[in-house]
Amino acid sequence: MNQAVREFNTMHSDFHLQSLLVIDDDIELTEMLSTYLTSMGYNVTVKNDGEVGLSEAVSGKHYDLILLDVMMPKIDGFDVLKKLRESHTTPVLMLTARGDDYDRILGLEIGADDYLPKPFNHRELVARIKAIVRRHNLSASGGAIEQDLLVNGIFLSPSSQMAKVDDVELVLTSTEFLILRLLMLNAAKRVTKEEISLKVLGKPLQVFDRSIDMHVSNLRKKISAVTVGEKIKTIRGVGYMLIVGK
Amino acid sequence: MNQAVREFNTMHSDFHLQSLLVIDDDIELTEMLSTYLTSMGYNVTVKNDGEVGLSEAVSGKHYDLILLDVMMPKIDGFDVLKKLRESHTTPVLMLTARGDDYDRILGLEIGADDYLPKPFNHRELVARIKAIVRRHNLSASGGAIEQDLLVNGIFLSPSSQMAKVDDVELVLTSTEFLILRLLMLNAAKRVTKEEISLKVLGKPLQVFDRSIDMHVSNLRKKISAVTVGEKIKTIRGVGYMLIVGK
DNA sequence: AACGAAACGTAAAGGTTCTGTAAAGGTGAT
DNA sequence: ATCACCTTTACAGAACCTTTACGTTTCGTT
Repeated sequence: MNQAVREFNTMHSDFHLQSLLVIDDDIELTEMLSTYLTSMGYNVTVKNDGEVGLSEAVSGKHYDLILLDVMMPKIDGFDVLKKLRESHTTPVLMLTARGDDYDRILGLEIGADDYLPKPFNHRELVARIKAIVRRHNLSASGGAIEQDLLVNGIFLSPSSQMAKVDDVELVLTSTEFLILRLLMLNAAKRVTKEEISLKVLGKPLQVFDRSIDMHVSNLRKKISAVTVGEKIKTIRGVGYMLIVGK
Repeated sequence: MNQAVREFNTMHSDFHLQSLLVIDDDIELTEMLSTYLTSMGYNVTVKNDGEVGLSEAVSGKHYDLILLDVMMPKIDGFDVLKKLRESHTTPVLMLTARGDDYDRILGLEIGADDYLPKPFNHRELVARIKAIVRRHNLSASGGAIEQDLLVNGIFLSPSSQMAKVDDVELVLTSTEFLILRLLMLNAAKRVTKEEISLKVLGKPLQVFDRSIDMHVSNLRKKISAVTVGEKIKTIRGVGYMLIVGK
């Protein structure tokens, strides 16, 4: 679950899903991709034609990444990429059935960010998507520096990924750290589970999903091991809230 | 690349305007500085924010000198300087309202070239700018004198490419040395693998790339051969961090 | 007050991803 | 060709996230 890490690194607290544009004439493949990537928490748009895909890509709508097939009728992926690069810097991951190096170099030279030969493993696809988006966000934000937080005896330092309660250091996982950070940023305000899931885990909350509850449970356990008093309050049917001392 | 720029500058510094970058949140002061320094024949760029200033400084544009304010909101001058020194040797003149020695030493240790307490005389400012730029251009090797580092028993001397742990010399490869240096410059802060790859290896991190892990593994092996106790901490899904002793 | 459904707390199990590192492979300098 | 170094490969183990399962709490309804 690198999604969380990426969010943390880029310090973007975007509330929306990442949007992908898939341009490939293979309808069977794109349907499968659409289903799979949607289930992985992406907002997926599919165009089965190079020209249509290109105009969608430059339409003004924002895409975090474009998956672009090389072999398409009428206009091929390289041409789409060239046209796209005249006006946009959206990251592009090229998909192709031809696995030879020539294609690879050609693609990267004209501005593709990565390349994946078909057939590909779904996980590898997602891994590459994450890597590209992370890289892109990093260079865009230039590695912003985030402020330390101090609320109700809880000290949180994003730069060192460290938390202290009453001066005792807590050993937290990245996800626990991010949840605590989100609650602290919204101290004394209700934070919904939907929001936590989107911002921390990077995916929408599933129906019988209990993982947020578990992370909060673990977080509470670690906090209560070093201090007394309730820090995180449950708001039934809604989510959680960080209690601020009075 | 940096070498080339510097050399170019050294050889031709009389042929074009010298470029200064001023990073200070005091708008009144920067406007005045800009006007004055421009009238003195400098090409002046002003950024009123530490982060923006930093990204300008590392943007690839060449600056002969950076005037850097210490007291700024969000990110202070020392942090800007540290970040800058990870990849650039551009001379830096620190400006500060706090005139105490502590600041001075702190600043110079992490690589500032000079220091000027506010309020300062305009002529003195120009005199120091000239002195720094001259000194910098004179140093034939083109190298700014990099400061030695000492963190948690680890001593690192860039000028002699030598590292010692508890006074025992380590034999490090240049990559190991650079990784250790980057971690020491960011002591007690997370350093992502992305950042290590970019700044040390000069290329973006690939998806299944394990070479950073290997370098860190080798580094740890060499360190643990001469001392006890963990020096480099792993931050899962993120990167590494140099532990600073208590 | 009693009941049931829904939401919550959490231990334990399950599964995935990430890391540590030995060993092999590759590269460039001498 | 040799050497030093960097990178890739491979596998085992650790760390982590999610799911499952079951007991408890909350809350609206009767």
